[in-house]
Amino acid sequence: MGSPSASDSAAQTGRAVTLRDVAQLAGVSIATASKALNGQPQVRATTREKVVRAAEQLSFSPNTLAQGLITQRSGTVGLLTSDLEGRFSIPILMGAEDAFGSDQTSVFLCDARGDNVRERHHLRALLSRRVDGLIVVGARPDARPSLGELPVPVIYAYSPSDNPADLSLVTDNVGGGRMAVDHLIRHGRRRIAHITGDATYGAARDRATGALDRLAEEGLALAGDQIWYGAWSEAWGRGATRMLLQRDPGVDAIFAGSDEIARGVLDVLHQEGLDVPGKVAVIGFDNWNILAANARPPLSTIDMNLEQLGRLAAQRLFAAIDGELGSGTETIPCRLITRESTAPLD
Amino acid sequence: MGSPSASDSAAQTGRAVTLRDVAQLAGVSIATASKALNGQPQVRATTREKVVRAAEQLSFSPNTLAQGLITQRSGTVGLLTSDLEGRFSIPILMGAEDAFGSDQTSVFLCDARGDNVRERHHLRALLSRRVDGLIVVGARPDARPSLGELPVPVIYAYSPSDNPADLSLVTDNVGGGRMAVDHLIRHGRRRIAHITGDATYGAARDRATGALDRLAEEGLALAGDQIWYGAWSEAWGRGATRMLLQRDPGVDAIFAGSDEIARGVLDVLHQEGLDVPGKVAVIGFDNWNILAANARPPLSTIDMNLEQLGRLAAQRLFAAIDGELGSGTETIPCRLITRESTAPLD
DNA sequence: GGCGTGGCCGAAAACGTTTTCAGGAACGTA
DNA sequence: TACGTTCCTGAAAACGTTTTCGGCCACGCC
Repeated sequence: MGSPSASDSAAQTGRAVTLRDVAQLAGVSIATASKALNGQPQVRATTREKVVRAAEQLSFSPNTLAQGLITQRSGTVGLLTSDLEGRFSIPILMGAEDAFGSDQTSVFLCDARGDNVRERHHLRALLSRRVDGLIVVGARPDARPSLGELPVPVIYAYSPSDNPADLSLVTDNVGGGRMAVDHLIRHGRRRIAHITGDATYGAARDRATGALDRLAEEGLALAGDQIWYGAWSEAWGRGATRMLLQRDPGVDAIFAGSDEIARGVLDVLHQEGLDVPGKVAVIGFDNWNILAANARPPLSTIDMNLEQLGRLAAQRLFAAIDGELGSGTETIPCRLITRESTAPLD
Repeated sequence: MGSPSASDSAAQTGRAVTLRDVAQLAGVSIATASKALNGQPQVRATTREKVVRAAEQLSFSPNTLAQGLITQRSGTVGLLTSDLEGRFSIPILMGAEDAFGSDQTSVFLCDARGDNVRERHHLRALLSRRVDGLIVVGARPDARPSLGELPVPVIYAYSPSDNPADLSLVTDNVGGGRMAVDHLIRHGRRRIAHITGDATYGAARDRATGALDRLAEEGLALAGDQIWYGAWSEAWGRGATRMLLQRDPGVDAIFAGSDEIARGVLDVLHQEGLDVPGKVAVIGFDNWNILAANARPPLSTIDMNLEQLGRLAAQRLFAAIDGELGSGTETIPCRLITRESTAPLD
């Protein structure tokens, strides 16, 4: 073993230990040390052993900045989100973080707070940090402005880009709506109503479209004779349900456009003494656990598989980083979560 | 203006534009270009102008990796969280991101999923990226193992470190409990009960302590003769309320240990036909908007100021990066949010 | 013994910056 | 004219790696 003075000098000065220290301790050149640690073949086994041991002894970890400088690859990606507080960004972000985490990629988190200039600002910073790619996570499933031509690949998640030349990953809201109604029909419900949120949201319209499609296939009319568009809130769920019951007291199932709305629906049904699911079945959307699982009774709902969407975005980005980036919009299917609010009608 | 061939060569090859290109276009040396852009005084005004113009024309942005390599400062910090899904990490994370965002610091997000080896793994990665500092965000307000001696400053947020030599920032749960009960007392309530979550959580015990302290000051006994420890769920809120009403039907206020529990409490009070707040006042904890603001009636609650905690953590980290790192535990006060569930008793 | 051949190793260039330091130009003064 | 001063500029080193390429050595073969 070489002179320990090398290791000591690094440790004593508080200076970070560098490849030079490792090489010195192992008694080889810097070049050889590098090759040994990177598994290059042109280094003798015993030499490699020496170097590895030295590196461990000094608990050496290579300076990624220097590596990135020379390899032209930083091993980082940017996650540009519009609203962190939004409950949709988080699962996507988790999925992405998860997919990267296994690899040697680190994630820069940037929240633009829905502000356009802040977004440009963050974008600039990320580019000057030489990220290898970018995932842009929107706040709602409507198209957002493209970032335009960039030196690195970009994936749009949840909110698609308005430029079809970009690659976007979105949830299948139409399919989700269809899935919810299909589930109700299979459980023997025939008089199905739909209470949902703000009609300016593509999500609301798409889910309604899916629901109506499935009803039409079955030759069923919408209970209550209309789609109840309103707000994404419990209060609207309560209000709409009262109106609905007045117009069509015989309704036997309600598809709510979100779990939040569904909670309001449940509340009024209880007040009116209508048993759920005995008399009326209720299904929500989002699978927002805190609301759905704790409801009385626990709420069946549609899960958008957001975490999977995030993971997929990460994978697509990986593929794009070396290779060509695809384009167009990829749609991720929803998943039915059955709980107690939708038992079969007997 | 110099020959435009420099700019073209960079643009055409797809190579990122570098300081060398800027210097060439401006007709100066790299050194001068650097000084001009960094506002160093020893460069003539007209020269600086030339360089700045060239940089704009090429839309130059300096390679942060190279800068970091030489200045020994990467301009990045790591945010090591234990559970992203946890509703407590997010606001803290937002606050921190916010505080950094203004400056030229970028944030690495790492979620350890509560897994210890994943945490070590992420830590290693962050250090090899030469982050300038670290914020560790816990999942619950009980002490967690210290990361030990590291080459960069570390701030523990929400979960304090078990090593008092580290600097930790936590919420004032005792104060929060006191604040809740104080509010009820000021509104004329005398028979106050406390339903809360898992007693193994320091948060539950601390809030109870604060509540009892304030009651004692007023010479009041706890309604229901006990603290109702249980689970952090709506179901427990419902169950405990039923038992409480049986034991002490005259209760005129309930302090719930979380908004989730409070929702369960409200539910049963409605069932029993007890008016809120006319007959019984209810106050929650967490100010989890989706639950509190949408409750019927909207729920008064205690806000832990988590976003501010995050911002503060970022500021403390900044201070620590150049200068000495403090130690001990700093406590951030809570904030009362009054809504309709706690009107004065008349 | 001369000569390829293959296996290992190290010197040096490169990545894109910042910073130090030497020196040139212009100018005023003796 | 010689000289000190004040400004400004650029050459070069440095940061910590990776990678290319030339060279050394031992070995086997004719």
